[in-house]
Amino acid sequence: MLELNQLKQLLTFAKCETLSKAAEELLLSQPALSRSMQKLENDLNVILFERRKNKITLNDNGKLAVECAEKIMYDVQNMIDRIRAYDRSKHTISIGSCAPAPLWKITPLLSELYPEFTLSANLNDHEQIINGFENGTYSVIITAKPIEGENVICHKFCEEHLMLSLPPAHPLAMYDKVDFKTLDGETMLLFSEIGFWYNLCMEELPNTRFILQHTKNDFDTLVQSAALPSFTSDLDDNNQQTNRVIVPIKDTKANPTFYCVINKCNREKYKEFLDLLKNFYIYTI
Amino acid sequence: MLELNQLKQLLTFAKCETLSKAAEELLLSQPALSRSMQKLENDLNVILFERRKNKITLNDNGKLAVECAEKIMYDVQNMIDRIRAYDRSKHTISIGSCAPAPLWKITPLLSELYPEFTLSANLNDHEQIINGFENGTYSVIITAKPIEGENVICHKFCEEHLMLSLPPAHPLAMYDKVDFKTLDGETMLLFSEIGFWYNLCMEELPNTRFILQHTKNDFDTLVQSAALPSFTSDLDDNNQQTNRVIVPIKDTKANPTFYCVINKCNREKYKEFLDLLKNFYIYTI
DNA sequence: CACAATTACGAGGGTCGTAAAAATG
DNA sequence: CATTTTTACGACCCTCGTAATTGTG
Repeated sequence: MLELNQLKQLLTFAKCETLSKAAEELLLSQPALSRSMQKLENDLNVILFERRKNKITLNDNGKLAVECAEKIMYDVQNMIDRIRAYDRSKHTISIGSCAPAPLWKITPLLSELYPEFTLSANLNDHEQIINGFENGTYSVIITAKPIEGENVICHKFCEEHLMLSLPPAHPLAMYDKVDFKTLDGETMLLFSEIGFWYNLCMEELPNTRFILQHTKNDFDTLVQSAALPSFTSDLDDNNQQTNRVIVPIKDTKANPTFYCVINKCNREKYKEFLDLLKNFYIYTI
Repeated sequence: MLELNQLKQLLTFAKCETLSKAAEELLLSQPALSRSMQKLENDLNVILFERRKNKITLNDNGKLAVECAEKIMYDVQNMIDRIRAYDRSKHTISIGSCAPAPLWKITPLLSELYPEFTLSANLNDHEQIINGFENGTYSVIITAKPIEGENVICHKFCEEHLMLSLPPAHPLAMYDKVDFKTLDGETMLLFSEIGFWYNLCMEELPNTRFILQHTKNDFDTLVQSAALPSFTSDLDDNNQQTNRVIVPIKDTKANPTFYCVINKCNREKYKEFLDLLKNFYIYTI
């Protein structure tokens, strides 16, 4: 009977062009591969190779077989991926969030309520998060705007208040509050993994030079040691650093309310979580 | 590694619903199948079955896997068929003809010229023959009309003259010639495997009752022993039967010229045959 | 003479079948 | 108690690797 192994070997041969090279790539002795390809021809009842004394090449049949085999191996891999993803989807809760702070709150909640599930969290901008929710990548999302729709359940989750973190000597440190317009033009330290905040910064502070930092630890260390402004928020546990002055930002956009969104068809699955959400927003204020 | 064998076994199990029945159908012991399905789960790294003490059923993953496996097995069979058909097409000359008589001439010619090829001949009506030529089913066709086209080579091949074969006592036996109109209304013996002649008979002789015969031998025997008119032609080797009067049919449609048509891209392949065709028509008159 | 493919042959791993165990209706 | 699945165990087949052969550039 024809087997996938043989098709894989055929494809490797097609790529490598000689049996010996293919055998090496397949971690197989060359005679073994030679025999296997003979068996393939036997199974198909079709000659696939043109054999000369010390050279073997694909004939027209073989070339067609390679074409077909490529498609099949691709489909098989697809099947495997699909099944695994489907299985995984039943053991994991995929959370998509447009900001990091709500994740710090929601992750412990869900892992306590559903200890048998694996949590998988992703940060991204608004559009990507909503896309992921609609195509099923995320079963729970956190957005900065309420989501309407027949099939969704949308709860207020929490608020976040963006603040400037400044070295005491900085001119802005004397203000009670600032707005983006006043702030624009500085050189700032910015942590890059912040979901929708990133695009917001780029839009609201077009003249600011951001020094990006991709790891949170490095970012926190730099904030401590560099005399540069950076952002923090009331939800950030690191916002009470020494030697920094904290100044709230006035703009509405800097003080978002986050919403937790779940598909109605998951209502039963997330029953306990939804019960908790009803009181959560009030509770955390 | 995942193998097709396992997918086939999975599909059989899905159909039979118990391992024992599936094992029986697969000509395999039931423990072997049980192990094989365990290995499949291992290869996929996904649980496919819900196991109770004396019952095993597909879970959701398993159902999805069955769906995918069906598609894959179908594609694989398709690949095999395609490759075999392609191989076969290079070792066979497929002839389509709208009438049997030209086949009796062309078949020996081709098999002598191309002894390394297998001949495969089909009779059908005009439309089907031309369809088959265009979609590549036939590489050589015989038609009753010349075929025009940039990509085709069309040669006159031979003529055929349809005749009535009558018992001597039949009223029409005294005629030198007859036409369809005169003939219509009789009861006739008709051999059914005659390509375009069949439709022609139905159109030209709407009031004739045909007694159809599907095997040539039986037909010839019946013609000998029954006092019924039938058709024969100058190309039919059996047309000189005893106790029958032969009367030509006048109508143009009863005296067709047959054409042999080949695709220009096969010009090289059929070089020898084409050379022969140039003189063939004149030669056979 | 290096390299490529095939053939021959013995070793080892994987799959098979039988037998036994466990559980169910 | 018949039926179903799983586990245990020994047998066997198939594929593997090594070695040898043949042929080419």
